[in-house]
This record gives sequence, C-alpha cells and structure tokens, in this order.
Amino acid sequence: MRISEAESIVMQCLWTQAPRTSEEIFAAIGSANGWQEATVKTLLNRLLNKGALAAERDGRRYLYRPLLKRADYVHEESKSLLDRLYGGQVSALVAHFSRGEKLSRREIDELRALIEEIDREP
Amino acid sequence: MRISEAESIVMQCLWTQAPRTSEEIFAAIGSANGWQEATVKTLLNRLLNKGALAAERDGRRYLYRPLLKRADYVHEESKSLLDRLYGGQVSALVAHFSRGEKLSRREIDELRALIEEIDREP
DNA sequence: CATGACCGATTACGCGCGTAAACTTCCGCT
DNA sequence: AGCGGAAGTTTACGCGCGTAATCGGTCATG
Repeated sequence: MRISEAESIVMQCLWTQAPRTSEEIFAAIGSANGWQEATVKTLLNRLLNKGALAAERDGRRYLYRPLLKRADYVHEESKSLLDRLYGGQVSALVAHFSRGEKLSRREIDELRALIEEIDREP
Repeated sequence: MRISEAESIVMQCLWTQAPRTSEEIFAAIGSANGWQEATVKTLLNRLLNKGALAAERDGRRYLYRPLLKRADYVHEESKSLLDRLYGGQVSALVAHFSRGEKLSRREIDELRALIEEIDREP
C-alpha cells in the first residue's frame, strides 16, 4: 500500500531510530511539522494498518518500529520518478542536473569517484 | 499550484506535441490509461484553472498548449524527491542505484561520459 | 473502590483527485 | 427555423489525505 507524504515523515523518524513511543515520535517531529499529538497518533495508526509498522506493547504504551525497509521505500519512490520523468535512466537525471550548473564541485567529485569505483568492479 | 499524477500525463502529451485539441489528446493517451473522453476533458479544465495550460479558440474547438515548461516541472519534482530522500545530493541517488547493481553497462558508460564532459568545462 | 490521567482507537471533516455523467451551447444541415 | 450532434462546462461521487477532537479502556492513587 502507498505511503503518503505525512506518513513518510513518521517513517523517516523511525528509520533514524527505533523503536520509539508515540510520545517520542511526537517530540521528534511534531513541532517541526506543526502537528498535534493526535495527528501523529493518526499517522501511526494508518501506517500500522498499511503494514508499514509493527507495534509491540510495553506496559501501557506501544513501541513502534518500521517493517518497511527504508532502502525499499527509497527505491520505489526513486524508480517511480525515474520512470515517469527520465525514461528510467539514472543518467538522464544526472544530465538534467548537469545542465544549468545545478551540481556543485563536491557533487561532481563524488560522482566521478562513484563511477570509477563501479567501473573498477564489474 | 500542484500538478497531480493524472494531470501530468496530459502535460506529458502536450509537451511532446502542441497545440492539440482535446480529441487529439484523448486519441493519444485515452486508451493507454483506460480513460473516457470526459475524463480527459476534466483534466484539461483543471490544468487550465491551475494555469498550466493555455487554450486558444479554433472554430468550435480549443487548441491547448502548455504554459508550464517541462524542464521546470521535471526540475521541481526531481528536486523535491532529492531533498526528501537524498539530502538534496544527486550523487546520493546515483550511489543508491549503484549499490545492488541497478545500473546497466550502458548507463555507467553514459554517466562516465557525462562526468568527463562536465569536468572538462568548469 | 472510585476517579482522574494517560494512551490508543474511533470518528470527523473539508479538500483534492480519479473518474465520469449530465448539461449547455453553438453550428451546420434539412 | 428547428434539430441533431460536437465540444466545452458543470455537477457528481467515493476515496484517501491532512488534521484533529472525542471516546473508551486501563492503571495508579487517594
């Protein structure tokens, strides 16, 4: 099932550290997003229903942890965008950003290092 | 204003060729998406209201053309994804796809050529 | 044991989206 | 001039999302 924008913020929070209680999650991301505690709880429940999270009882609370892997989510999202806008080609995206000088010196260096590394081990 | 998924398909159609009538657009993308003509008309109207299209009268019909530039749309979408998932770093996206051998030989070659080219003209 | 606090579960509500039918207008034809 | 059809305009409707308040159950405490 699809993870929505707001839900993905909760996932990001749990990917950086888990397990956590809803209170901890609210403390971590609530004010930054202008959310009430109730909003965070709603998002947690929707993620539970979508099977993206697991909740383990801990006394009167739950500890939430991600079931969906961050790498899988990132991959799905990225692949979807690449397919829709770049014919599925990573190089086409890089080409887009290289036109219009959107790449910093540092980025270019990292890209070159990456390519060399990949190239060396086929 | 935000362009939705379905709307963006109509935009893609007009970016490849414009201007076109709603009938032509329907012929081009209707059946591929399982849409009725009415659906295409709804999407065209929503895009008009969002200011993403212009419509010029041509007898009893309209000719639609994009106002929103494809490059701008692609850039917005891409930047949003990069910021959300890769800390804004194009190289981080490439790194993701290079792990797990998601890159074909051809892609790697293109990337190397791109980097060299960028590198040569700083 | 009764009561309040705390926490999860349920319910709410407006909005945009996907999807499309119904309505309206205008033009050409008979 | 009246009518049928073509094209655009308006209305519809269910669903998920963002956002949250309210309900309900349980545990601690007086």
